[in-house]
Parts: sequence; C-alpha cells; structure tokens
Amino acid sequence: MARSRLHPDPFTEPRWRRRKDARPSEILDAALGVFVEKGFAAARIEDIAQRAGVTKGTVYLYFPSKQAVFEALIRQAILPRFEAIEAIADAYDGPIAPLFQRLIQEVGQRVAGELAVFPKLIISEAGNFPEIARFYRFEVIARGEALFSRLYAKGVATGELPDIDPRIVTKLTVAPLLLSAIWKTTFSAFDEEALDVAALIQTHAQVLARGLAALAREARP
Amino acid sequence: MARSRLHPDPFTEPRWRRRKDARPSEILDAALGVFVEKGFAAARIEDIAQRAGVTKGTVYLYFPSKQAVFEALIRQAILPRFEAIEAIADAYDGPIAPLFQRLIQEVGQRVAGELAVFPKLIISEAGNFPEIARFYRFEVIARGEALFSRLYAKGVATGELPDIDPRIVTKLTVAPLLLSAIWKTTFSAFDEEALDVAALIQTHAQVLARGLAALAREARP
Amino acid sequence: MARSRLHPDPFTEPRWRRRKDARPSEILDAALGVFVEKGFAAARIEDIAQRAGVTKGTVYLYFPSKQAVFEALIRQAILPRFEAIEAIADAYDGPIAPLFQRLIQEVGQRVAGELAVFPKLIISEAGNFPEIARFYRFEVIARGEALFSRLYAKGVATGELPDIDPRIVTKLTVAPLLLSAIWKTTFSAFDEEALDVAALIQTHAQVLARGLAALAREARP
Amino acid sequence: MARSRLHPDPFTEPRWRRRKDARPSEILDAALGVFVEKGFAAARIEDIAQRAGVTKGTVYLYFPSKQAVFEALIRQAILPRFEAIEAIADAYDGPIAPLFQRLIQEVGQRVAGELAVFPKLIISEAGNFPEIARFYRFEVIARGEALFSRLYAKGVATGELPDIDPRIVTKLTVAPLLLSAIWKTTFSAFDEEALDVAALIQTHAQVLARGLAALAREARP
DNA sequence: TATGAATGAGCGTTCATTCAT
DNA sequence: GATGAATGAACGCTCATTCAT
Repeated sequence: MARSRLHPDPFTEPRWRRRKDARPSEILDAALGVFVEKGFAAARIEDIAQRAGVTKGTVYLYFPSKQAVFEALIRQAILPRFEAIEAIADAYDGPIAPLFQRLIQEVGQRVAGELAVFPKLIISEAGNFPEIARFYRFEVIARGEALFSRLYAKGVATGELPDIDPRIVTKLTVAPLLLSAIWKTTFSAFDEEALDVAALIQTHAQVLARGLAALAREARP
Repeated sequence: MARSRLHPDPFTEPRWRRRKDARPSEILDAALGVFVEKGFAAARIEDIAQRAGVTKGTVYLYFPSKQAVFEALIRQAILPRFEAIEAIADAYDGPIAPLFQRLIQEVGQRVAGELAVFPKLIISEAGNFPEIARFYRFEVIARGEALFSRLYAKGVATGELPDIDPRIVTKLTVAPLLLSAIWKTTFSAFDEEALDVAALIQTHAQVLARGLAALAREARP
Repeated sequence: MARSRLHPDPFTEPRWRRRKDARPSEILDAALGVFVEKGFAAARIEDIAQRAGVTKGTVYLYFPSKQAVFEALIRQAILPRFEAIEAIADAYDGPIAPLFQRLIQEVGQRVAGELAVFPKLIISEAGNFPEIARFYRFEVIARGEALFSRLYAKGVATGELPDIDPRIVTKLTVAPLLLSAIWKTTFSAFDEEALDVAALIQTHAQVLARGLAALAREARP
Repeated sequence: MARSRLHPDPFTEPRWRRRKDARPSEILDAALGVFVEKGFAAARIEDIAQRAGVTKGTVYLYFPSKQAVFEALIRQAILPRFEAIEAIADAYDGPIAPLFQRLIQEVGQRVAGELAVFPKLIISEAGNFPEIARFYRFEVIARGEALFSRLYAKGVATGELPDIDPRIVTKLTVAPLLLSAIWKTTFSAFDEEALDVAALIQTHAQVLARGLAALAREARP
C-alpha cells in the first residue's frame, strides 16, 4: 500500500520539498477556507499558513500581502468556472426555454455547491475591497448579464418570452440561486433537515418558465 | 445648597438631559452605520462613539463589549419591524393572491430600503457570531416562514396555489427581495443607473403569481 | 521631606496621572537616548516607551509613527538652541574678531556637549530620511551659514578678514566643533584620558584667527 | 567518464571560474554600496547578494552573518589605503611645512572621495558595533595620530611649529577633511552647486599653516 | 455619568538564517 | 560551490478594554 501523504513519517520526510509550483494554489485553497469561516479581517495569515502546512513567512514568498491573497483567490476561483458556463451557452442552438432550464440547473448546482462561499465573501468584503467589488461587478455579473441577455433576446424575438428589461429578468432568475448559496454558508448549520437545493431550483425553474410564458401570452393581442 | 435633582426645573433644565435615556439607542444607531460600512472586525469602537457624539468610555457604560453592541443592534433592529408585517398579515381576511402581492411590495420596500443592511451584516458575520446566526434563523426566518406558510396553506386549500413545500415557496418569494438588498449594499456604488427595485419587485410578484397559478392549474384534473 | 518621585509607592501611586502635557517631551527625551545609542532602525518603540516609563501604545497616542517621533525630536531639539545663538550674534555690535572667538567657544561648548548627539543622528539617518536631511540642511546649516556670512562680511569690509568664500570659511570654522561632537559620541568610550574639548576649541580659535589675519594681511598691498 | 577537474583545459574552461576566488571581495564591494546607502540595519542580505550577482545563500558561504560582512568590509577597506599614506610620509625627508601641505591634499582628496563613505559608516554604526569602533579607534586613528605626531615633532624641534599637544593639532588638521567627507555623503544631494572640496582643503592648508606659524613665532622670545 | 489617557495582547509584515537539493 | 524555498523571531502599529479622574 502506498504511503499516505496524510501521515508523513517525520523522520524520513524532508523539512520541505521543492514545490514552488504547487504552493500558490495550496495557499489559496487554505485561504479560501479561512476567509469563508472568519471573513477577511478576522482571518489570520498564520491560520492560512497552518492550514496550508507551511509557516507565515512562506505565504509572503508567494503573495505580497493578505489582500493580495484575497484578490488572487477571487480571481482564480471565479473566472475559469465562469468560462465553462459561457461555453455551454454559446455552443447552444435551439429553442430557448430548455436552455434556460438547463442553465438554471447547471449554474444553480455550482453556485449552491462548490461556489457557494464566494457570494458570501464578496458580500462581506465588498465594502472593504472596492476593487474586488468592482471586479466582480464588471467581470462576473456584467458578463453573466450580457450572456443571459443575448439568450433572452432570442426568446423575445420568437415570442416565447415577454419583453422585459433583461437586467431584471436576469436578477429574478439568479435570485433563488443566490439565496441557496447564502443559506448554505450561513444557516445550514442550524438545519435539522438540509435544504433541498435541487428541489428549490427545479421549482424555481418551473415557476419562472410558466410565469414568463404567461406574461408573454398576455402581451400578445 | 445645590438644587435638588429630584425636582428639575423644566425651564432651566438643559435639553440634553433627556438624552440620557436615549444614549443606548443612539449608540446602536451609530453602530449600525459603522458596522455596515466596515463590517464587525474593522469597525472601531471609537468610530461608533464619535458618530454617536460620545467618547469611547461611554460606549462601555452601556455595553460590556463590542460584540454586545453588535448583538444588541441585530436584536433590536429586526424584531419591531417584523411585528408590523405580522400584524398586517394576521389582520387580513380575503383571497390570498392580492395579499401576496401586497406583502411582497411591503416587505420588499423595506428590505431593499431601511433594512437592506441587515442581510449584509448577518451574512458577513454569521461565521464569527453563531449566536446571532441562530437568533436570526429561528427568531426571524422561522417566524417569517411560519407566517407565510399559514397564508399559503389557505391558498392551497382553495386551489389558488399549488401544493408545494411552503419552505421552498417562501424562499422563492423572498429571494428577489434579498437580492435587491444585497445589490444595494454591495454593488450600487458602481451603477451608472440605479437598480429599479420597485420594477424588479413588481415584475417578481407578477411572474411568481402567474407561475404558481399555472402550476396549480396543471395539478388539477 | 517631600516624597521622592524616583521611588513612588506602588500601593498608593495611581496607574497613571493626567500628564498629557508632559508626555510628548518625556517621550522625546527617551527617544533621543535610544536613537543615539542604536540609530533609528535598531531603536525599538518599546525601548523608547520603557525609558519614558510608559507602554508602547502610549507612544502612539502622541506620535503617529516611529518616524514622526524622530522628526519631532530633531525639530524640537535643534531650533530653540539655534535661536539663542542668533540672538547673541545679532545683538552684537563691535569688532568682529572677539565675537568670532566668543561664538566659537559658545557654539563649540554646546555642539560638543548637549547637542553632540545630533550630528551623529543626522549623519546616520540622512540617507533614510531625506526629509530630515533637507530640514537640517536648510533650516539649520543654511541659516547658520547666513548668520556667519553676515558677520564675516563686516570683517572683510574693515580689512580684518580676507575675502574668501564665506561658505568655505564657515565650514573651516565649524569643522573642529563637528569633529569634537563626533569624537564624543563615537570614540570617547575608548579614551583613557578624555578629549580636552575646551583646549581643542581654544586652539582652533587661535589658529584660525591668526591664519585668517595673516591671509588678510597678505592680500593688502 | 567526466573530465577530471584536476586538469582543466584552459581553452574550454569558462571565464567565470576565476571568479571563485574573487567572490568574497565582490560581495564586500556590493556590501559597501548597500551599507552606505541604507545603513547596517536597513541593508538586506538579499540586496547585497543581488548587487554581487549571487543569491542569498552564497553570501553565507563566505560570511557567517551580516555582522561579519560588515566587519570584514571595514577592516579590508581602510588598512591598505592607510598604508599608502604611511609610505609617503615615512619616505619623506625635508622641511615639514611642504609635507603637511602635500599630506593634507593627498589625504583630503581620498577622504572626500573614494573613502568618504567610511566615516559615515563608522559614525552611524559605532553604537551597534563597539568592536568596529574600537578597531577604527586604535588601528586607524591612533596609527594616523602617531604618524602625524612623528612628523609634527620634527617641526616643533626646528621651531617651524608651535609646541601644542599633537593630538589636538592632528584633529584640527583632519577636521575639515572629515567635514568634507560627511558633507558629500549627507548633504551634497541638496546642493545646487557642488561643494568645492579642493578649494576648501587648499584654504584649510593655507590658514592652518599660517596660523600655526604665527603661534610658533609668538612663542619665541 | 462621562471622559480620555493608558494599557497590552494581537497581527501583518520583514528578513537573517538554515538546509535540502 | 551555489541555489532559493522555508523558517520563525522580531517589531511596527492597532484597538478593545480599563480605570483614575
């Protein structure tokens, strides 16, 4: 059986290995956990270091400041996943309604899952990090809205969807996903029975689809 | 002999004496502002004191610690406003749909207005103040869900509304309000044109009503 | 007999007295000692605080940073004494030679005495504090040169003194005083027999006077 | 089989191999620059290494600590140059006055030139490095004083020079050179017009010679 | 009741030093 | 011999909290 990395033998294990390439992301992983648990201000670099299995000084080998760790974390975590969603949407060609359903499920699963902590972080720290708020506002939200608006416009053109300000529809679409993410990071510890996110999202998708369709129908002569 | 404190002359008594009793809530008002702007950790007692027009020491006359200020703030701010909503709902007797519309508008206005800062605070600090998260979870959210469920059940009984888990419907109903609140505290600084919360909420109410009604209809034979 | 301040009774002595007015100069006094002994970089705020009989935090009540302590120290210590010299010189009216003698003695005593540490500080830290070097260069040296040049010009006019660039004569006049100051702060610890500064300065005054007089005489036809 | 290190081919051997022996003095050269610019405490080993074209670890191959670098620097830099002066003086045989003139010029040029940084370093760091202060006091200054005293005594014997404590005359002689050195390292950055060191030294030599001669004359019956 | 001077624990950051490679 | 990743002690600075006035 292979020796577990979890229990290195202190006698044969070298004090460190040349792992420059792996360090930054190890540190960011650790930082994510600490920032989520405590928020930026209450997070101690020493906590992050410890969780990454290094000492304080090592963190500063790779990031010039605590704030830089935070910013790197946000950038690195959000953008790649975002691109995955864009790829799906842009590759699609067909009626709009099913794509909406699929995107809501797809994004919802992520936002209420691995990505759930980011809304919390952004909301918590936007005040202290306008730079991050701006980044998120324009690089993530605006981009998401633009993507959504492109698709939505197709549905409006075919009469499937009502002609409503797409920024509003985007927000209505996203709101339950955001709520799910917040619930998970903030209140799920107190739930006897875990929130059934999948059901919530599915119901959301159904209600939203029917509601929009009804409005579209009403608008027709 | 000095004038007795027991019979203050209302004409010579300086105005500020009345403020003695008001001090705690003045401090909490000031604290709200500071906590919202900076978050709990970055808020300095001195900032709060200054904004309340007193000195640091005075804050400690009324609250034993910074954390106590925060907790008092959350408790006193939410519950009274909450009761106002409950009064409206419980006094109501009639078809459910219009009440929903009205409640969404009513709550929405507040949540996206004066109360907008509380979700931000709760979300930000829940990790560091489990006690506050628990309080909010059970004293505010659970109570709101219960109120909503009572009303919703009436609508299900009359066939107006589909028989869906009311906890999910509550969340779907509240989600856009929450998003509006978060938007205002987190991103509105970057908006060229302010988010039209009223339009968002009205659209939400329309879509939700039609979506639920459609589901209710589908469920009928 | 009055209670000595040097041995306060720990049981009756309050933790602190309201001595806001005295604190800054107490701290600067302490800082002077520490900066002189260790230089700016090696001086610890905690050392300064301890020597002033307070704690670290108290230093920061009165000065926003270590650098600010240093700058205040330099400004506060140099300028008042400088003005005393100017007063003597400007009040004087008579032949130049005796005034020179007197000024050299007067300034020499101070520079090799209570002020001896300042040249050392300025020289040591000028590189790291251009602001202080500039201040000293223009507020102290330039002013001293101007004072000296005014007097010197009178002697040139009467033929007592040779017509040499006054900036050079100033430096020649000051140089042994500077050397005395540096000797005291840098090497006197190793002297078996202390440097006789008074003799050095007196000899300097004599040699300089005769040397300048000789040059003046040579320049006359 | 790998080529033996014992018989390196002079044609293929890369040039840089020769530098192995030069490393320590390359490091000291680099260290001189950094120490002068920043002072001992603010100088970083990494700066020194970088300026020497090596990495931090390499510095520690040749010197056991930062302090050792500093001490080696001071020792190796002063003594060799000092010996050059001694050689000139001891080889001289003739009237004293012209030799003084020449020595003042000679030493002055160096002290205000390449060696100007050393007084600054010694003065700055004497407090933190008593060992260096002592070394400089006894190996450099005392030796210089002895040399000067030997020459001076000859002048006293011939009646050219007055019978003054030679330690004092030495200091009077050196003081303007010291001042020039300090000026260059400390204030020249603020000069619009550079200090004319040559003129200063020449004037110094003239004034000093005439002043001493006058005193010698006065002492004669 | 109110003040604000003083405290001291705590954290971000730096950098001399070590040592596996 | 040379590297540079890692360490950890040290120090500047902040700020919640205390308490003499």
